[in-house]
Amino acid sequence: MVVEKLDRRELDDEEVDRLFGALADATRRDIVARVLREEHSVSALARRYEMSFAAVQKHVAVLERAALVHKRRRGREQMVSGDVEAIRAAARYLDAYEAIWRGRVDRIVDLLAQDARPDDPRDAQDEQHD
Amino acid sequence: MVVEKLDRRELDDEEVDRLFGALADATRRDIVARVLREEHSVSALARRYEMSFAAVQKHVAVLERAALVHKRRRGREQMVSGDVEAIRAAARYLDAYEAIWRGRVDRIVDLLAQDARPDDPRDAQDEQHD
DNA sequence: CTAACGTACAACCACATGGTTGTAGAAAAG
DNA sequence: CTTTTCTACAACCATGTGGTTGTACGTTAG
Repeated sequence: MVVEKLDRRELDDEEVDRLFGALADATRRDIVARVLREEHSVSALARRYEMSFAAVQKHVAVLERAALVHKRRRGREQMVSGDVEAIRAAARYLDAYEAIWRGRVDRIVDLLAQDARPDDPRDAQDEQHD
Repeated sequence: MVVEKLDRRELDDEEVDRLFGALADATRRDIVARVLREEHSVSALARRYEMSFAAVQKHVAVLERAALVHKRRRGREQMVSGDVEAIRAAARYLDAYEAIWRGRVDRIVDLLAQDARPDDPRDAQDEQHD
């Protein structure tokens, strides 16, 4: 089992703003989908959209500030790859809302503060009474 | 198991823009959390934030356009309640990215088009041009 | 009825966003 | 070396966003 480094610090408001804000654009979502598959240089990405290189560069910068992607130098290129951890952080946020909806109000803080991965011995006991 | 009405039409780009865009603001996320618990009038919500009634009203309108909340008249009040389906639609989107990351590229369309439940015959509608 | 409340909406402002073009530098190719 | 490629960034523009105040209108309370 691959136990990746799970830092699990939860995000503050501004980070969540940047995260969801970055996802609120179709071009950026498409870029995320691409670089989650494999890394691409910024110019390779730019070639695939009908906008200027600078515009794509800005989109990548927005994604980078949201921690959805990161860049790595390779010679004169800047290779962009997706970071699934940010995706998961957003997903945990949505899970927390789902939990609120289900009435599990008293568990919200836990859900936000801890992870929901299956190998966590913490979520074995699940109580959803009201 | 409660089998709710599962319409499961997937969202187009603009709807996803509005959805994530609406979530990219701390006040709006707080409103969502509140009205997922129980419905509140707009003025009751407005009383809880240090901004004008009109500002809160606008936030609610943004959430409404994103289908994250809906309003219902009760006398002279407008009762706002949260809609968990929009939350789930966003969560499915993130799940799709997670799936891409895991290399399950060929499963993306299914994940986007159907729910976690296996009994929906609906399909099609993808979001990215490759 | 009048007064108070809850809502809707328009006008306005400051600032962020998404796009453009242009300039400049660093690394690879010739 | 020179040229080309890839990147970075500044300046600019149009539009959107998040806030304000003010006005108007329907509904409930006295």
